[in-house]
Amino acid sequence: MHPVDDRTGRRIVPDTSRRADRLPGSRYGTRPTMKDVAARAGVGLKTVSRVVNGEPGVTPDTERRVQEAIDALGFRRNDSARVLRKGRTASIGLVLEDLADPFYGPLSRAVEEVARAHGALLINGSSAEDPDREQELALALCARRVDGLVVIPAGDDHRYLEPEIRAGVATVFVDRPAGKIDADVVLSDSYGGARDGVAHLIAHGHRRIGFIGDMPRIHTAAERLRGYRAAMEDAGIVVEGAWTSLGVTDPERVRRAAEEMLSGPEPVTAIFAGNNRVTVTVIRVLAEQARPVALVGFDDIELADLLHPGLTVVAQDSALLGRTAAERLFRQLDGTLLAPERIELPTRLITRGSGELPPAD
Amino acid sequence: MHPVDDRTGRRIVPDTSRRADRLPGSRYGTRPTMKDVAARAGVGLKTVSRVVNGEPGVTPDTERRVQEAIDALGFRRNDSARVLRKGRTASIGLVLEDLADPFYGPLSRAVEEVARAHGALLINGSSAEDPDREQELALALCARRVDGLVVIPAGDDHRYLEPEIRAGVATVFVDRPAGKIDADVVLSDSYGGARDGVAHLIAHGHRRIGFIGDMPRIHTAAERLRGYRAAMEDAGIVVEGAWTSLGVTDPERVRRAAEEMLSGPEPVTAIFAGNNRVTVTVIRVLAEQARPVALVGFDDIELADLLHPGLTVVAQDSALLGRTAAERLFRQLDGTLLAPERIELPTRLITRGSGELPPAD
DNA sequence: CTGAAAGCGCTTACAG
DNA sequence: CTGAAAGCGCTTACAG
Repeated sequence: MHPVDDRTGRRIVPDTSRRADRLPGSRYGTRPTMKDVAARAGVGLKTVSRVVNGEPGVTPDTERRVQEAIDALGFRRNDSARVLRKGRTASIGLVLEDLADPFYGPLSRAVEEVARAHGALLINGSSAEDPDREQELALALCARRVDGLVVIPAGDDHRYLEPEIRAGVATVFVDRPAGKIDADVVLSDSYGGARDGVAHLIAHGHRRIGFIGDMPRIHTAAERLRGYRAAMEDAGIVVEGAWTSLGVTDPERVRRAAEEMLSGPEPVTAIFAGNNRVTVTVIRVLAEQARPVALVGFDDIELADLLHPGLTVVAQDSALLGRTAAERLFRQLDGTLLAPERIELPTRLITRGSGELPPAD
Repeated sequence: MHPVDDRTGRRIVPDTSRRADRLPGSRYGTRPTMKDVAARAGVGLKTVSRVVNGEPGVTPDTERRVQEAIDALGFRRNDSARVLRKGRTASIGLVLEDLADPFYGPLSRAVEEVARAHGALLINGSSAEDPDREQELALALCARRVDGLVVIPAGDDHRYLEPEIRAGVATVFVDRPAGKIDADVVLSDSYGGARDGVAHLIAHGHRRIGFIGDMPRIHTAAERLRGYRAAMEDAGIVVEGAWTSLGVTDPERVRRAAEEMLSGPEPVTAIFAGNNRVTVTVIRVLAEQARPVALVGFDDIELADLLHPGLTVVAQDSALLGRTAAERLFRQLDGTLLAPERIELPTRLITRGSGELPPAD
């Protein structure tokens, strides 16, 4: 048995071999370059370049000699240098809120697949919902000369990107619109989705319906609140102040908001949850309630069908959002796009039980 | 109201402004360089470099003139060129299986945070569990001259990375060990976790226990099966062939495997699910069964506590895996590490009900 | 305090 | 079919 670190519980298995054969010093200094390959093969630099890039005009014999030198030296073309000369980096950037959020995983993967189909790599970073960090990340990606940028905005002012866009960086915003600049944007229909979801609750007899959403400065949160208000107004219901709560989506805040709505002489009989994080906490709160409370959540959630009752949601397709945005980005890079557009993807109401509960009173 | 595309349901809102002010042609040709800034400010190239990089030895007046030129031209340093000269790219690569898998989201985010703390960007890509694609991706990242590579192996032969590692690319493997090369690896204790989970089922009276896992060539799947067998053997139970099933983790295959184990004259009374994807499908199958069947799953799952019964799991900390690996990577880059190590992180059994159900017979 | 020259590792445009 | 020269946009090493 190997020793276990008391503090971390890790088991450490030291390896007997050494790392001594790893070359020290500069990362590059130790790597063979085309020049080295050329010298060893006894040919010119350009001939090596031809072989490496599979260009025509090299005799089989020369090619063989070059290839042998490549293999012997363990040469791998430095794409960084290539990129500097060629102009395009064949990489795109994705700035999102948090890679650990299940909403962004499929989105990021979809962007990656489109990039891959176009031979590009994806660099991504999380803004953590911090506008300064979003800007810092986006500009760092521009400094690396990504060909394009997919941005899920944390901030509401993207004028800092204007010089980059003018310089040719393709840019598409997803999930939320760009602020104060004119750019392509791909959104889900937050307003319509929320309106449908709340109308569904109203159709099942509810009138005192609560809304818990993200911070009001976030576009989707504002739009979903607007959808909620529209549905209520359509039904002739006057929304009371105590029924709506917007703010950060950490469990403590959401729990407090939900518990407040559910207390007092006239508690809400249903809740509309503004996104997946809100929904998860509200489910926990409702599980503790004596009487059943109806719930519709924005965003679908894994295992939603296995809850009791099943969770009714307004689903958006995050992978489709990502794919649509990335395809649009590459069309910008192809030069086939002219005017910035706003593309809105429809949402889908999925009924599973929680949204069809009647009012408890 | 705007027109709606019949096929996709998208609402298209054409923008009235034009993209005509976007400069055409090469990505780089249009961007100002230090040379342009120097010309405009009437100084030498090196002075611009000093100002851009905040180096000392520039009079306030000169600095102001340079800064004005920078702002006027919208100059942003080309880090691609900088990197070529400096040697380090300040970027690391992460090759994982699927960014859309909830297990890898937190892992990737954790790697990103460590990279950020070291001033590095993260390029990541999904291998889709395809060894060829893993290799292609890893080598593409090396060609971009990432300083280091965190790899979640899809294949079992990583000798293709030997020249890169020799050339100085820091490399850490996570979740599964490297194949046929000697390298740092950070793992969860799959064997111990599975053994604990199965022992837990045995302690609750089960003897006919099924195991459904991923493809046997995947290290974690093999280790968890080994843990299952060890627990069974410890209890003196002879495992029947029909009780174990390894293969792809798509819902169809897992469903068939589960249903087979649960049919016949002597069905299993409990199932150990080899990972989160297996668990999700098994939960669905069990929900359809007439009699209760106990379940313990490897990997925790969101909302596991809200299922009926709550889901008992062997949890691993995917964020910690990522953080540990990334920290090790940067220690390699600091030059403070000598011998490759294998670090094993402990798992944790979380009991919530499903694993404590008694045998139905 | 300031800047001209050389070079990072490739590709481009050209000549032989 | 092959290769020498120039250049991508920076930094390094050096001189003034």
